[in-house]
Order: sequence, then C-alpha cells, then structure tokens
Amino acid sequence: MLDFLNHSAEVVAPMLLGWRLHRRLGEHTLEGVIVETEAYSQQDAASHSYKGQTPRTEIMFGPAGKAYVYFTYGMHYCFNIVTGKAGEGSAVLIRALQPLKGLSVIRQNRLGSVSLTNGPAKLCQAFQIDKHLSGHDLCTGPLLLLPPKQKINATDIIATTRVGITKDTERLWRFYIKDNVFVSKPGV
DNA sequence: GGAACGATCTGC
DNA sequence: CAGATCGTTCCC
Repeated sequence: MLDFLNHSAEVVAPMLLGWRLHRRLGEHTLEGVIVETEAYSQQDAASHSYKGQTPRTEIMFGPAGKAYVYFTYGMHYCFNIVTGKAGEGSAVLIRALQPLKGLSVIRQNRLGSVSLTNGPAKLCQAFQIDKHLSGHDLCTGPLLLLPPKQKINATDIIATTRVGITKDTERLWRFYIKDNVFVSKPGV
C-alpha cells in the first residue's frame, strides 16, 4: 500500500497530497487531508540529515513509512514521513491538513484558535502528535496514512520554495494543492 | 561546559 | 517584527 514511499523525498512529497492522516485518540477519531508538503534529503543543506546521522535523526535514516517527529524552537513539534531506502536520510514534512473528522477535538487541542491545521506545528498540536510518536509505523496503530478519497490532478499541484529555511532556499521542494484554503501560505 | 541556532507561532 | 523557550549540535 505504501510502496510509493520508497522513493526520494522530492518525488514522494507531491504524491502525498490528497492522502489522509488518521489519528485515533481513545473514543475520538481525527482525520485530515494532506494539502501541503516539503521534501528534505541528505544532499540538502536545509535538512536535518545533511551532516549525517545523529541521535536526533536516527529515525530519518531508517526505513520508509515511519513518522519522524522533531522538537524545535523550544516549544513546537513537526511531523514528517520518512521516505526512501534505509540509510538515505530523506523525509517529507507535512505542513498543512484539511480537517475531515474530529473538528471539535481539533479546536479544543488548538485552544480555540481560529487557524487549526495550516502549519507544521499547528497540525501537530491539533492532532496531538509529539515525540512519543517518532518512529511509529504509519501502517498500524493510532496514527495512520490512508489513501486519497479522490486523486489530485497534476495541474492542481503547485511546486514552490520551502518555508523557514536559510540554506538551499532555491529548491522547488514545497508542494501544495492549488487554491486550497487550508494551505499555510501561498507560494509563487 | 557553553554557545549558537533553529523545517514556528503569536501578538503587537 | 520581536519574543518565547529548550533540545540538539558543535566547538573549546
């Protein structure tokens, strides 16, 4: 099912648009459509894997299909899907979701904020994703990657520059669904 | 041991 | 546009 994840991050990142993230929290079920992604690889100075494997990036250098969750700015978590072969050090950052299920819990988790899942740290807070899910297999358990309900047309995918980085800024490795209101910010 | 730096978000 | 806030990495 998730065989397509065994490719480089820049190939997988646009393919992940339209796939759903499914989160089980006790009685509650949260679900959202992936509408914005970014690719990161080892040959990429903006990537955590750029300088080789460290304790922090161990998951990123593992097999595809696992969650890589990192902590940043002293207060935020960001969620990635590991891609490629083991040892490759590539992953796709999930930057925005379109909520489908569990909106009341999502709102609660976001403390009543109006913007719910239009940013990598916001969606982690909304879906209660933190470090303890890092390394989790997305084929099973409380956090799942599910296939699209409807395929995204290639003409509806925008490729543009990534957000919040200072190195390798020219790569067009950010992908989002054209005109989707839940994207974090419009690109070029 | 210590300094520098974030794949961000919020409020002014 | 500045501040929050702390784990990770790297250098001494």
